[in-house]
Amino acid sequence: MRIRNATDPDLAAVAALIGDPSRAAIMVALMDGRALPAGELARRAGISPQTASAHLDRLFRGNLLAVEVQGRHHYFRLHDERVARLVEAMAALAPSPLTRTPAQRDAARTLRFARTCYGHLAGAMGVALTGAFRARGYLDEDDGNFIVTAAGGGWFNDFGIDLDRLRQERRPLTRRCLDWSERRHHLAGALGAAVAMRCFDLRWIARVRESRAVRLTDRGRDALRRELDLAF
Amino acid sequence: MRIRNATDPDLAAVAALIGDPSRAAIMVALMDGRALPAGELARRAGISPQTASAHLDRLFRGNLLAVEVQGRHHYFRLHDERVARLVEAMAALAPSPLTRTPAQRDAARTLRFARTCYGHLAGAMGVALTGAFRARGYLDEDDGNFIVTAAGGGWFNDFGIDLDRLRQERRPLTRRCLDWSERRHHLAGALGAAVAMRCFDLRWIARVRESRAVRLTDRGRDALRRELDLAF
DNA sequence: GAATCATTTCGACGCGCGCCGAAATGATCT
DNA sequence: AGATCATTTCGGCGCGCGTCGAAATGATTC
Repeated sequence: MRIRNATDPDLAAVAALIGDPSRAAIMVALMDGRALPAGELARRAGISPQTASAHLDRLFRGNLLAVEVQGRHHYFRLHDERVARLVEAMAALAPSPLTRTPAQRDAARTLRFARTCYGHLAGAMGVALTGAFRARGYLDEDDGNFIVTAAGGGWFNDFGIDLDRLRQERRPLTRRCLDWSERRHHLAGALGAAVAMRCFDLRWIARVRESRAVRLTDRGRDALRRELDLAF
Repeated sequence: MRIRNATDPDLAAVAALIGDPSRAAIMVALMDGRALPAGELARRAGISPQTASAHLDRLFRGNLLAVEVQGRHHYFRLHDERVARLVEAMAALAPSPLTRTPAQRDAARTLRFARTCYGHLAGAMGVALTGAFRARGYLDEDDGNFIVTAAGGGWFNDFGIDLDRLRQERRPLTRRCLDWSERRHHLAGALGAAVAMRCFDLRWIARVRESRAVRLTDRGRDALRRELDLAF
């Protein structure tokens, strides 16, 4: 029989979860903090939706993934930052030719600070921006979603966003999005995407090539301090 | 077929290695940085020596373990600090009731600083002590082992160690021991154990209860600075 | 309400691998 | 040299699990 102290953590259970190639592919796909629907993860892992469903269920039960259900879609993301650290520690050891160059460390840091998540802004900057909207009463939170207040309507219109047009889009005006790197909800949906687009147009932010990372420009830094009292 | 970027590290291979209960037990047994012989690891994992041998070979080939052969014994240890970090990241996530309390973090730090490894001193302090002996010419290194110099003989005798008696023991007078927390060899063997024992007798160091960790006393701190120019 | 789509459940197949007994190798001790 | 011990190699057994097809469930769209 195996000798086990009560304090011995059950490493094998955690490791075995990631130890399957399909599940590992899923974890890698989620490494950047996005939440992806089950079907997309199946496609990325190269397995059928049924198989992916079983894997996702096991990863969820093992507390490696969190799930957010939106209608018929199930969005999965890394459960928390400890999981992200674990995946990174594995990547640091994995026999990949290109692991862990200094450039990649930089890339990870940049990605954590700000990135696009579908159309909207995520990372520290996305969370801070959303926080500022809430603090200034432009957004309210109700029933787990964001609501644009009257004051918010005025500000967003002044900012150059046509709210009425956004309301006619198929997707919801606002949506909450969550990622592990900040562990807080930030603004998504049509408005989230519109804010990001406007920030790009105003040259407050710029895309980092070959990446979903976003760089805050000098102009953007000044503007955010001036307009929203946000210091970066 | 599975979609894989060239940059996708092969997490599954690494994770699968730790994902087996027996191999996980081996990794846990080595978490404190010791090097243990294959048979001992088999016993701890609760498996036969043949089975352990196969597991150890796979862990070695996967660069998770390093091996040092001494006669008929094969001493295995964690390959490097990245592996240690990985094991710790897993332990932080494993569904063990007692993982990662602040007290345990302290314990790990203490263990890293100084501990007994069989009879001798390991950890940062063990390495520093050995370094001081080498720097002052008390020990020489030849053919991968330590040799007590003439000057060393004088100093160790003054220190209260009967070298002639030690030479009559069955185990070698000196032996090199290696651990991941410092990645450098330190003095083991009969002399290593005698030095540790003498330090205990002189109350330079004291055992931490319920642990192999060792605490440097105030008296020890003063003495090491005075006798060996070592500052901690 | 019917059609479509995302996801899950069920069932069955097949293979990989963890396991040990037996035996070989190589080192140490008497 | 012979005995003992640590470890490895080989061979074969058995089961756990990753896989997918078929079908169910539930949400969305027309």
